[in-house]
Formats: sequence, structure tokens, C-alpha cells
Amino acid sequence: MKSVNIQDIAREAGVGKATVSRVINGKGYVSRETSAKVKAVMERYHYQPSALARSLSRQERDAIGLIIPEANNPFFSSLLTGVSEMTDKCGYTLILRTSGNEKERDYKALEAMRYQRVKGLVYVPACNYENERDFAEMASRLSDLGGPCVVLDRPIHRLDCDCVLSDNFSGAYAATEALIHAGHREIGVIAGNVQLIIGRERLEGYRNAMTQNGLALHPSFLLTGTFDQEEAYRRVIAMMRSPRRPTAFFIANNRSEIGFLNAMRDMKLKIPDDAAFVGFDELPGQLVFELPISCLDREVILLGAKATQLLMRRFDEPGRPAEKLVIVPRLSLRGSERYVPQPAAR
Amino acid sequence: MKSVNIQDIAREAGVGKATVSRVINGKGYVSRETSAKVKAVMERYHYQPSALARSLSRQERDAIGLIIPEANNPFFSSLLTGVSEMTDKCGYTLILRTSGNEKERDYKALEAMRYQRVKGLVYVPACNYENERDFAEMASRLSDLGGPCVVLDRPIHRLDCDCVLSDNFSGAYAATEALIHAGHREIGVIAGNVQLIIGRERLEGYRNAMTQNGLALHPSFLLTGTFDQEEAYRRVIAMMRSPRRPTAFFIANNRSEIGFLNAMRDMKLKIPDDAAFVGFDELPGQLVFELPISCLDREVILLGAKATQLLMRRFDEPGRPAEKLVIVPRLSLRGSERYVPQPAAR
DNA sequence: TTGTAAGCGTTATCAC
DNA sequence: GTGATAACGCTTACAA
Repeated sequence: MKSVNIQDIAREAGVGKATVSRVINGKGYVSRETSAKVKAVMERYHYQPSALARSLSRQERDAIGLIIPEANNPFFSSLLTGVSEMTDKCGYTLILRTSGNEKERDYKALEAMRYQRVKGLVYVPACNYENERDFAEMASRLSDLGGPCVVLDRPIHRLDCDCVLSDNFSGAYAATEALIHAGHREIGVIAGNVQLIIGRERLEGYRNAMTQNGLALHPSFLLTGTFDQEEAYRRVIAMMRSPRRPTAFFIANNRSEIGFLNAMRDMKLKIPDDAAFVGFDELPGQLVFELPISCLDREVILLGAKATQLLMRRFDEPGRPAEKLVIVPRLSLRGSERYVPQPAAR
Repeated sequence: MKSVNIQDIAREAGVGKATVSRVINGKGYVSRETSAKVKAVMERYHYQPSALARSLSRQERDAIGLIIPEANNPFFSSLLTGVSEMTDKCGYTLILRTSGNEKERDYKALEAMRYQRVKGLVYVPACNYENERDFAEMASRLSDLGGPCVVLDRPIHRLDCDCVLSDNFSGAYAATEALIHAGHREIGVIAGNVQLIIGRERLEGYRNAMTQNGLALHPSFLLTGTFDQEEAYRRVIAMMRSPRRPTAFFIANNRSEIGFLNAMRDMKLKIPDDAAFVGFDELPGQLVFELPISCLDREVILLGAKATQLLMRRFDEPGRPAEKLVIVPRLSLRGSERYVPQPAAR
């Protein structure tokens, strides 16, 4: 672990370490020849300064932290890509941690970031931190962090910091309205995790679109819960077996969508004939296989990049008011939303 | 950026910093009451030691580096997941960098890791570093790193270090043989990037399977290059238009496979009727959509986890001989390999 | 233009 | 048991 240090270089070059430091950082006066001599020695020894010592001395870290719920999920790995490209380009070091959507691991991740004294954090929270207790805890932890934080994708209400979010409400609204315009009246919603604020926003978007278009909200058409793919699967099957069932669904997230698709497949039901739908976010491989699935698209990599830019901007201007960037998802209709009138049988 | 430090705690608790340090690290003698007092003060101030200072003093970093070609690719993000879970669990900090498959960025990433004085590195190289010059350069850079390195997925020949690789040769061999056993005689290969060693190994697996089964290698059935999805697309179309064409393909990687699938779709050709195939690695979404695509499966997350374990093991036993872990991909046949005799027309 | 010396926040070695 | 004190590798006044 012993690598050459600034002292070694100084000694070898016959100068003081301050001079070497000046050469490294290119600031302060240093004569042409001294500089050349020092550079030669550094070259010869493959010298590279230590970020650790440098940060400690400068009292300023060059690392940016990123916390995401999971890395093995196309949405988050696209966010990660956006963040990573930006940090690489701007000479920052990226420290990554995942929370697995668990509050405790989220706390651990936050602690790790503080421990490492990251200069700033791009943060996709594991949950909402909504109730007073959780919120206070989170606010305290973020303040302890010692650097700015940009909240990404999942809002934490009342928190006064920069964030990059999606307009889940209007996305859901547009998706639902697309189904209505296609001719559907009986529209269900597979709402995903309504524990999450973003889940509730999407649900609200659906509800408003329905009522504002004069359609009734049929309670049994609302599939909600904290659910995953399995649960969505079971509940879709139950729903499609019931005598009165929707002709279309707004599906608020990927996992539910996969559960839905599996259910449809296993029941030998056709899309959009037996049930039409519009989803949220592209499914992995959806474009590859050119599946005619309609959904709300977001430029996910860009979201990550934007968040990082916001963070870096705050490094420069610590005083500016918190910025809330809200991106509106774009609706892409590819056929799965179509209304196919049922033959007499029904 | 000024957070409370060990000195503040010591002062507040009315003890020396050495004592605080002992309390933090739980080693060395310290009386029950002193310990309690110090802990109380630490608690009150939300004190957390600085990893920077600690590493500098201990001369031992707690960070592990990971370099991958791209984050936004299901294969690499699964590797990342494996590495990340392991580092999180074992209390290491993960520093991530991507190379974009470019040598220069790969070098930059290596430099960044050294700059950060990572304790060790999990490394998926951007390219082969095969020729004498590149190899020497790489060996030198890895040695400068100052810590052990585990090479993951893409071998660097002659490099004496731990690695976790796949048996590309026998995977390709098995895939090709599956096509042969299914009844195919005219089998083409879409070899992907044969600049990469892993690309060549797969090509060789195909070749050996063919010749050892008494089948001739038809040169025009070999689609090779450094190619991406677009190029694969064009070349598959050209091939399928020619009078003599294969009835099946071994497709050596994901991108080529997507190009192939797009070509088949646009030419309105059916799988496996017009062309059967076996691919390498699952396509994103393949299982979701339950597509009957046959391919070689690898437990990718496990590869990342294994590599990290190997790295940590080397921390403990620096002297042990380099370990080469070679995982044999498992062949999953799901239908796309079937042989469908052509009607008279052909 | 250059060198000396005092930090930065820890740990570790000694005396006490 | 505990507290000075010297590292660790670097930056940055401040002198020279």
C-alpha cells in the first residue's frame, strides 16, 4: 500500500513539497525549469497524488453520492447512467449505494455517504418519509450529511431541496384520457404501490381523468396495494373472471404491468381485444420486440443527468432557492389502448 | 462543510482524543463510565468520524472500485448488482466508473481508481489489451493501482490476477450442437465483436462444434465484424436474401440478436420456421414476454458477487496464487432452435 | 520563486 | 485506563 508520495517526489527533485504541490495544481509561482524537473520526476515515478489526503487538506471532497433503490432495474440503471456520465465528465468520483426500497438500508446508505463526506448527494428515497417522525428523522439526516442533496424521482414533501421529478398526475391523466378517447368507458386501474407518493399521484391522475370525463369510478375496478408482480397477477386474474370487468386498464408501473401481461397470457386473453391498456414507462425489451404497447415515456437518462447538474450548480451557488424540476411524461400510443367492441357473446 | 470532529467530542466529554478514538473503535482499555460519557456526547452531536481522515491515518482505504463498460445494459447492471450487494454487505464503499468500451476512458477510470486509492478493483476491461504495447501499459497501470484487481467477464491474457470468466467456448459449442441435434445442417453464426477475446472464443466454439460433427464451415455463413445492432441487421438481411442461406444461426451476443430479430421481423420471416437460432444471454424482457427464445444463461448477478468475494479474499490472503473461476453457461432450449423442414417451394 | 511549518481528522505509540 | 504526540499525504499561508 505504500505508494510514492509528494515528499518522495520533492526529495528526488531536490525541492520542497510546497513546490511539488504548486506544480501539481498549476497554481502559484514556479519557474519553468523547476517545474520541468519536478514533472520529470513525477513522470518517472508514476506519481499520482492521493485524493484522500488532498480532500482532507482542502476540506472539500470530490465525490458525489448516489442512492437508488435497486441497480438491477432498467429505470434506475438508466438514472444511474445519467448520473454517472455527468460525474465522469465533470471529474467527480461516484459513490453508489442501493437501498432495496427498505428504510433501514436507506438510512445505512445515507450514513455511508456522510461517513465518506461526499460533497453532495443524488438521492432516490426508498420511501416517502411522510409522517412527522420519519420526516424529522430524514430532515435531520440530510442536514447532517453536510452537503447539498438533490431528490430524484420520488418526492419527499415539505423538504426544501432541489429535486427532479416526473409529473405523475398529468401522465396518468393523459394515459387514462387516451383510453377514454379510444372509446373505453369501463376503465380499471392497477395502481401499484400507493404507499409511495408517486403511486398516489398516478392514481389521482386516473381518478380525475375519469370523473372529469363524466365516467364513474367503479370501486371494484381499482386494484391497489403495495403490490408486486405476483400480487398484480393474482388480482388481475380475479378481476377478469368477475362478470363485470373493465375493457381497459391504466397500469401505473412496470411490475404491475408484467403481472398483468402474465395474467392475460395465462388466461388466454388478447390485448387489446379482451383488455386494452396503457402503462407507465417502457418495459424492458418492449421496443426490441416491437410490441404494440402504449405507455408513458420519460427520458430517464436525462433525468439522472439533470439531477446531477442541479447538484453541481448548487455547489457553485449555495444560496439560490431550491429548484423543482418536473418533467411531463410523453404519451406514446402503439395500439394496446385500442377499443375493440365485443361480439354478442358478452 | 465543517462538521464536528473528534477533537470537539473529546473537549466536550472532557477527555483526550485518543480516548474518543478508542471508544469509536472499541479497542484498547477504556472504563465503563468514560465510555458511556463519550458515547453520550457523540450521540448528542450526531458525530460520525471521517472515512477520509481514518483511511489516511490507517493507510488503508475502505473503498472498492468497479469499472464496467456501460451501466445501461442489463448484463453489466446485473454484474453491478452483484458487486454492489456484496460491498454493501461487507461494509465497503463502492466507487463506480464506466468506460463506454473505449480504451481511453478505461485508462481514465483506472486513474480515477488509483487517485482514490481504492483498496481493490473489480474490473471489466473495455478491450483486450492483447498486443505487447497495450498489455505492458495495462500491466503497468494495474500494478500502479496499488491494490489487487479481479478481472471480470473479459479476460486479459497473460495477466496474472484473479478472474471470473465464462466458458464462452463450450457455451457456443453447446449452443451450436443443440442446433445440430435439432436437425440443422446449414448453420450460420453471427459472431459479434471478434475484436474481443470472448467474441473469438464463441466463434471457435461454433467452429469446433460444426467440424467435429462433420459439418462444413461455409464461409458465407459467417457474419463477423466489430458490429453493433445496425450492422447485424443489414448483414442478416443480405444473408437471408441470398439463394443459399442457413436454416439456423448461433448468435453470439445480445446486440447482434436484436439486429437479427429486427431483420427477421422486417422481412416477415418466422422463427424458427424460416430461421432458427440460439442466442447468448437472455434478452431483456425475454422472460417477461415469455418468448420462446433459446439461449445460454448465466447467473450474472452471481458472477459479480463471486468476483467481489475473490477480491476480498485476496485482501486477507495476498499471497495465494491467482484464481481463475470459469463459469459454464447453461443452455436453455425454449423452441427457437427447432428445425422445421421447408415445403417443396424451397 | 521557493521552502518552512501549520493545519486537515484520524489512529497508534508511548509514557504516565 | 488515559492523554500527549507523532504520523498519514497533502495544501496553503507566511517567510525568506
